[in-house]
Amino acid sequence: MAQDTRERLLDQAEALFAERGFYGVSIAAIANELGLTKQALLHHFGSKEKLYGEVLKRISSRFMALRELRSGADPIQGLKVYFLALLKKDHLGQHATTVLMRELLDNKRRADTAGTWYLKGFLQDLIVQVKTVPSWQKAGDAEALAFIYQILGAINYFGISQPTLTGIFGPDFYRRLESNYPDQLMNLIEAGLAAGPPTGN
Amino acid sequence: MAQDTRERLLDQAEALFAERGFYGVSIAAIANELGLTKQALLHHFGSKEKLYGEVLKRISSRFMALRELRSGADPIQGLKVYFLALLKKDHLGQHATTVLMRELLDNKRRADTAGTWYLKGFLQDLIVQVKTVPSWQKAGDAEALAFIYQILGAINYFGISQPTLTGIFGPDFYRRLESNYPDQLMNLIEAGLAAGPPTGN
DNA sequence: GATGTAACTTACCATATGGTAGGGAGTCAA
DNA sequence: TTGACTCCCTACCATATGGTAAGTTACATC
Repeated sequence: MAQDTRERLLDQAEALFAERGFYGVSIAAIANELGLTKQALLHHFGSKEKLYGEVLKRISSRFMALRELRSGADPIQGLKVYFLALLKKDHLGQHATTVLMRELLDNKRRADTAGTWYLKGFLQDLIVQVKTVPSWQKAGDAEALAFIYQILGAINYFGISQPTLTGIFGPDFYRRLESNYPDQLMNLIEAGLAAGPPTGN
Repeated sequence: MAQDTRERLLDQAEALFAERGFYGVSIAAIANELGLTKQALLHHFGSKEKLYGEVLKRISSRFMALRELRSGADPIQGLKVYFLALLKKDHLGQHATTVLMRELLDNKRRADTAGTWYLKGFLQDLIVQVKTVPSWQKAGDAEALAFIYQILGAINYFGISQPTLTGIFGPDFYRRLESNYPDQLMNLIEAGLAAGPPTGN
């Protein structure tokens, strides 16, 4: 199936871009992983940049789909479930957050050419959501985003550190850390949401 | 001066590695920036990997030097000053945290060859420091590190997002965000340190 | 059976890359 | 003056890279 190959190429590209970054992967490496030549890949995507764009678009839409996790629940509980899903990478795949983090690092240069802000809808949506929490209703967008960014940072920075932390402290210690990280993160979110924006103190 | 050239090469390498990542920069590009050929660079450092290692070593020692910021002050105040310095990149240079974040992303592969854990002393030191805070004295190392990682994440994730956030929300909004981020971060640190480890609740 | 099209392939190419070999200019000590 | 050493250069090389050109195969449609 053509669609199948395309999808498998995107999967493979996503994994390798996460692992090595845009410049660290050749399109030949991606295609070879599936027993294809790089020209098969170029046939489907035209160029490496376009392939990368498709990978980002797919990830972005998965992120947007995560919104449904919050529907119905009260704002605080909704946000907790949502952030927990980000931490656990539910419905996102193992590599999505890593690719996005690399994109944050790289897009300064690529911004002019790529131009699309894949995180835009995601962040705007979160701002709205935080401001539905009673204690945050008077907050400005900047205060809300600062809070969101603290949480996202706590989630994603930890998410990329597994190899390093395991290397430094050993696998046993890392397992302990990993098992108590969600709880401590939930505490952080709860405390931050309860406290409201800084000017409100 | 030889030492001078070496140092300037390291500066330039640090900036370019931060901007484009290890695979995104050629040694020729680094050397050309100073009007030298890549062979001059190879003369001083032997190989690209070794140059990269020296860059990391230099950054690591700058991080360790930051410890002196805390000396004398009480534990909580000391940690606040310390984390604030990380956020503002005092004494670290603009690119240090970015290079380290890229290293977190890349070292899974390079770990076998490079083998050195540049963050080790830094993190161990922070664990000790957090555990000198009264409410954290009974905490395990994993709980302390989880807390530290939340703060480091909040700092460093924000630190790499300036281009993206400016692109999405515009420069004015970003300036507002940047100006209130330190305060909100201090609130986060204070609250977390006051609350103590999760089991202590 | 002819035509078209999607999904690949092999051939090929210009360019960039990290690294080796060897030379030249300057400095410094004996 | 000679020898050794540092610093940096030109020349060169094998390899990898993204991309173009031109088939080939299979399959669907008329």
